[in-house]
Amino acid sequence: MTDTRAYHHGDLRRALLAAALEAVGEVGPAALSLRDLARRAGVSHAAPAHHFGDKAGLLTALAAQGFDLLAQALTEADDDLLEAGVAYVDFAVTHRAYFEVMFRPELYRADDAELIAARGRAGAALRSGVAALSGGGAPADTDRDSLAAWSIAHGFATLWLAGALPDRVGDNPREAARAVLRRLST
Amino acid sequence: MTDTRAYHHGDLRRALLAAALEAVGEVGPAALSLRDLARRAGVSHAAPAHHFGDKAGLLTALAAQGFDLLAQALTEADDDLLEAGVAYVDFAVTHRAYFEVMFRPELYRADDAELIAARGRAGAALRSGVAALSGGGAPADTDRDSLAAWSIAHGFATLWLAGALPDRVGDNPREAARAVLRRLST
DNA sequence: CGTGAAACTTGCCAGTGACAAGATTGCGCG
DNA sequence: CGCGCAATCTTGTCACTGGCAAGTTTCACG
Repeated sequence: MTDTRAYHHGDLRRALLAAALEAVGEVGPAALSLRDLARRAGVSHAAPAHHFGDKAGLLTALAAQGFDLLAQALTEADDDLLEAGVAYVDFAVTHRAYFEVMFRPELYRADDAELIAARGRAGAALRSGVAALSGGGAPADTDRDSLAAWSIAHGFATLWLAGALPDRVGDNPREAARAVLRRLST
Repeated sequence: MTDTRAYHHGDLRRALLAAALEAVGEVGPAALSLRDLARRAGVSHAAPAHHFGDKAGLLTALAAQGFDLLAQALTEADDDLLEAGVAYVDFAVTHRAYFEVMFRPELYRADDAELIAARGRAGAALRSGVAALSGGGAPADTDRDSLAAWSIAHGFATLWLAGALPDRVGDNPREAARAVLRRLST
């Protein structure tokens, strides 16, 4: 598994990000320990600092990766707004660790160039789905509609992840999300 | 301000919660330091443990307080679903520290009895607003509608707090929320 | 081959949460 | 009135964390 050569790990940056993803899934993004990541990767406790500077740097890289994955997921369901919303919720549940980092900007460098670019790609994918549906409406309407669509999908995803939803919604996030999101497009 | 008598502070529990609220507003719920709270209250570093057990215990108390405040805010706008949604967003922005703790169950004891009761009161206030509006519809519709209303309000609030919304939404959360929430009740 | 930079290590410091044991205080009960 | 006991708070300690500094190993490139 860990093909660790002594010194010059070779792919430490990627290994640390993978370990971080795993650790975030286990203990949440706030309780992440750089020293734990170093142990998982089989390197010394100060090695992560060399690649990411500090904890915020590492989480910045993770968030940027996450936004790119989200953009990709949204693009694939681009033609259908409802399906894009379902894809959004599905992403949050399936890639929970990414999602939890992405929307906790106090944990990373929100002004990082790469992150901003990735976030922009995800936002564009979202907006293009709304624009396709609302057709030739005024831009202001598209703005408001995409905000509403984003809000309801994001809200449902967040509540789902927080375990705040009542039991009766079931255990299938895609299905439950579809029922709720449909309320918007009537 | 801090009317500290030596030993037997008299109101340490309340003082610590107030300090915690302030600290969470400054550094977020995850970076909260019990020792810092103790310093703010003018007591020793181990005093908080006596009242709350550990950090999770303190955040549990804070979350329970928050859910009660939210229930109160929602009840006051009970007759109008749109206004209840606006009140929800307004609560999140105005009582940001509470809100941020309430929906991070990994930081506190989600099985605490007092917390569950408070959360139940908030949920009931939310559902009663939806039921009042949807009139005599089937219960399943009310369920789905309240989920949708909760999702869109919660999503907008969360995105607002995360600073994820584009600049063009302006700086007035109530107004911006109203425009978005209206999309649901057409 | 050899030199300078990149990658990684070791060692350290201040800060944190949790626990244990002791000091102080006030309250109920005789 | 006073005495014992429990609640409250303190002091001391331990393992752990993030970040910094300085040293060591390896690689890339001339």
